[in-house]
Amino acid sequence: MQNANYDPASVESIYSFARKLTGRSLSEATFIPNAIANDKNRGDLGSLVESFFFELEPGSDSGPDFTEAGLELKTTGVLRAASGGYKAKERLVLGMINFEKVVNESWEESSFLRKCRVLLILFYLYEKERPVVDRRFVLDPLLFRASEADLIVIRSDWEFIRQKIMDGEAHELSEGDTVYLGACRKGSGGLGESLRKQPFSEIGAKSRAFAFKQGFMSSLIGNHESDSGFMAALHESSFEEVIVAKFDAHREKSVLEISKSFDVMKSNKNQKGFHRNLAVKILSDGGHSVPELQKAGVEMKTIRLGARGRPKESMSFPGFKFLEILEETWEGSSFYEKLEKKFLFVIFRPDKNGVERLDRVLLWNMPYGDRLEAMRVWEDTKRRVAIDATDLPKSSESLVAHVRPKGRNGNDVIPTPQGGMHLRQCFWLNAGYLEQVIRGTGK
DNA sequence: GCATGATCATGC
DNA sequence: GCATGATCATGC
Repeated sequence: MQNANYDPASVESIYSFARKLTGRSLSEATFIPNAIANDKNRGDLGSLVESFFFELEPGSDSGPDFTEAGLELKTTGVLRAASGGYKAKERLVLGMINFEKVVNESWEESSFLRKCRVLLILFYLYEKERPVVDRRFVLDPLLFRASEADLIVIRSDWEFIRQKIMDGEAHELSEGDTVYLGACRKGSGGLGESLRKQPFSEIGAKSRAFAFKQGFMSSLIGNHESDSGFMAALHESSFEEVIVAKFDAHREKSVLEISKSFDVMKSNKNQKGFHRNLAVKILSDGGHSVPELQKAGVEMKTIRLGARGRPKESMSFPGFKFLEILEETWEGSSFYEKLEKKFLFVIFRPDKNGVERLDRVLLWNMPYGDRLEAMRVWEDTKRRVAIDATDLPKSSESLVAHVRPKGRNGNDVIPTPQGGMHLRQCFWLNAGYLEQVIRGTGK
C-alpha cells in the first residue's frame, strides 16, 4: 500500500513518522471519525493506530505488521512510577502460541522470532477514564531489538515453553515458569469454555500467548527513558530540532491544557515556577528535570508576554554581594558567565481572549554588542557600589540591563562598603530589551 | 503602562 | 539556610 507519510520498507522512515505521535494522543495526531472517537468503549488503541495513523490494512497474523520492513508494531500502556518515570501497565502480548506448530519449530526458524525480531513499541499513558484515542504517547517510540544478553534469556524461556508442550504439559504452562518471555493466558479456553488440544496429551489446555512479562517491559521502559527523548532523538536531529519538536507538540495549547495533559496543577496560587515546571514537563516527557539542558550548557528561561507582546517582567539573574563585586572582574562575574550561555526561551502569550498559551521557543545567544553593553552596566555597578551601594544602574539608564533588589523580604540585607546594610541585589535584563530580542526573531 | 521596589515558592 | 527563578505591588 502506498503511503505519502513514510516509506513502509524503511525502518528509519517508519520510526521518524512514529515519533510524530510523541507527546500527543492519536486524536491529536490524526483525524479520527467521530463514530470511532466517541465510542468510549473502544478498547483497542493498537489497531486504531495501525489503521488511522499508519494506514495499514488490518493485518494477517502470519508476518510482521510492516511486512517489507520486517517490523512489528506494538502499542502498550504505561503508568507513572513513584520514581517519576514510567512503568509498564501490563505484559506485552506478542502472539498466540500454536501448540501444534511450535513443537516442530526450532528457535532460529520459529514464527515467534520471525515476527518479533524487531518491534516498534509505542507507549501511551494509561488513564482509565480517558477514551483510548485521547491517551497520550508519553515516550518516544522504542525500536526494540533484543540485546544478545536478553536474547539468551528469551530463547531459553521460549525453549522451556516449547519443551513443556512437547512433554504433554501444555495445560500446566504458567507465566511463572519463565523469566522474560511468559506464556500468558489469552483467548478462549477460560472457565467453562472449551479447552484447546495439545499434541502430546489428551488433556485440554487453556490457550496461551507469548508475552514479554511486565517486569521486563518496565525495565525496557526504564532503559528507554534514560537514553530516550533527547539522546535517542539526537541521533537523527540537531539539539535545536529536538527541543523545538518537543514544544511543537504543545504549541498553541493553553497553560491549563498543558498542565492537564501532564496531570499537574498549581500547588499554590502563588507558585512562581509554574510555567517553568510545564516547560520541564514538556522537555522531559513528564519527568521532573532535564539533565540534557545542563549537559549542553543551555539556560532555560520562561517569558510571559502581555497582550501587546511585551514581556511582563524583566529577567533576573543570580544575585551579587556588594563586598564581593568590588573584588571581581567582569569576566569573572556570574552575570558574564550566564550571558555567555545559550538561552532557551519558552514563550507564553495570551490570545485574543486573554487565555495564556504556549507561543513558541527560542534558542538565543546574546549578541556581542549587547554583551558589551551588559559589561558597561556591570562595570558601572561595581564603580557605584564603591561610592553608594544604594544608587545603582536603573532600567532607564540602559536599553539592555539594570540592577534591582532580589531578596527574601525587606530584612534580607547585606553589608555595603559604606558600612551600612542594604537590600540584596541582582542584575536583570530589561523587559524592553527582551521584547526586541523576541520581535527580532521568528515572528 | 512602565519603572522600580519588594517578596514569594522551591529545591538543594 | 540560602540562592535562584519568578512574580507581585506600588507609585508615578
